[in-house]
Amino acid sequence: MRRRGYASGEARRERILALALQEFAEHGYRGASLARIAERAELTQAGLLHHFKSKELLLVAVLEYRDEVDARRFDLEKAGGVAALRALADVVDYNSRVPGLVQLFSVISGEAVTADHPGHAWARARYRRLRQALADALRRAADSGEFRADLDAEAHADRVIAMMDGLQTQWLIDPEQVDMATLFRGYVDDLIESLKPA
Amino acid sequence: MRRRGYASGEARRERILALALQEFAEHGYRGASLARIAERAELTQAGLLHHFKSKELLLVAVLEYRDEVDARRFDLEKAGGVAALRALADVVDYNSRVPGLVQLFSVISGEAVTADHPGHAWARARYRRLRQALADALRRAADSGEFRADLDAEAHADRVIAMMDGLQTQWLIDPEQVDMATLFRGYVDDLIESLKPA
DNA sequence: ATTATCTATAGATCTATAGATAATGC
DNA sequence: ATTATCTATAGATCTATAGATAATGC
Repeated sequence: MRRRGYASGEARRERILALALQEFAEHGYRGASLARIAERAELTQAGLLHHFKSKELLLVAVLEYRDEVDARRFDLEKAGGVAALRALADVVDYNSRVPGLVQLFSVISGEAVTADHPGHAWARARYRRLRQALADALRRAADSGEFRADLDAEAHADRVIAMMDGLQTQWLIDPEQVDMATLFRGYVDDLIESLKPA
Repeated sequence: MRRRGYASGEARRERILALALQEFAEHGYRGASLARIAERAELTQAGLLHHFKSKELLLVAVLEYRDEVDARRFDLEKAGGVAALRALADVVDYNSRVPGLVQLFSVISGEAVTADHPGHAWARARYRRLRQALADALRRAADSGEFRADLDAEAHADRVIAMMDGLQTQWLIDPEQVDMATLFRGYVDDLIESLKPA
């Protein structure tokens, strides 16, 4: 918790985060340029570094900022099994209308498989959090009798997330050919069927 | 088709491709450095550019080289539906023992979602080829009665590939937590069950 | 003659820091 | 006093090219 700074500075930082997000989404972390981000935000590159001490810290700030927004918009905590899976399908529907956002996560996750990438730790933590939240929802559904009691919650959680990510990549690379939202909903519907108690 | 050059040159080019593959896998295209690749191959950076005219052409050469090797090792052309899907699960098993190779494809595919990336066209073509080959195999299986006649071959092909890619990303980022091979085989086994004729 | 390799270098980045000046708000 | 912003610049890259020298193989 550091001191907040002046109001104008706070507004500027918010603006920088939104524009940096665009730059990182379009070029990845390594392809992004602080000079270009500064230009978008209409200040000098040194001015930009006054607000964020390094490129690495700026990326982390962008990722945390997005996670925060997403967390507000979406919550698996209390949802039942069917509701949680359907909610994910809704997220994918929504994502298919905001390619820029999807691209940020795809390109950063892709780059972050390399160990030296500053998003590596973030990506690992984010996937663990997602897997856990979804597995918990599925396990609750198994306990309540909504889903069969013997389901492998972790395995299904891993796969659902993998399906989301994999379809996103194909869709971003070839949007004409890949109907991400429909394909994912089809997967989720089949999964729900197969998880219902016998 | 250009002239081949001397034998020593041809050997050197082969060696450069293998070492460039490592560098691209470890740092991505944008994070890779021609100087470092040259160092690995024990020649100067100018010497490297004698064999490959630009960084972009080197990446493309690496990708084509890998596709060629993979194509030889793996062929869906004649396989039945169950056999094709099981063969994919075998590929994932194999991949779990060669993280470097998997990482090349993951990081390049991730970077290639951005339009200005030199791997963009390659990735699109590769996904189209994979989807087509797998969809064809599934359709043949439907025609032969091995699988139900009303299956959606394209949709299942897209999803199977998405599942492979998505699990790869999670596995590379967190190998301790994600058992890619087992998770994928579980998916494939369930899919085979669900596709059998009623 | 062609190919392989090197040295040297142009020219374009890029990130980060130092230090000055101006505005803000307690 | 703190914060915001700028100019200037250090220092480290990076890719690609020019041009020289040596080795190869028809």
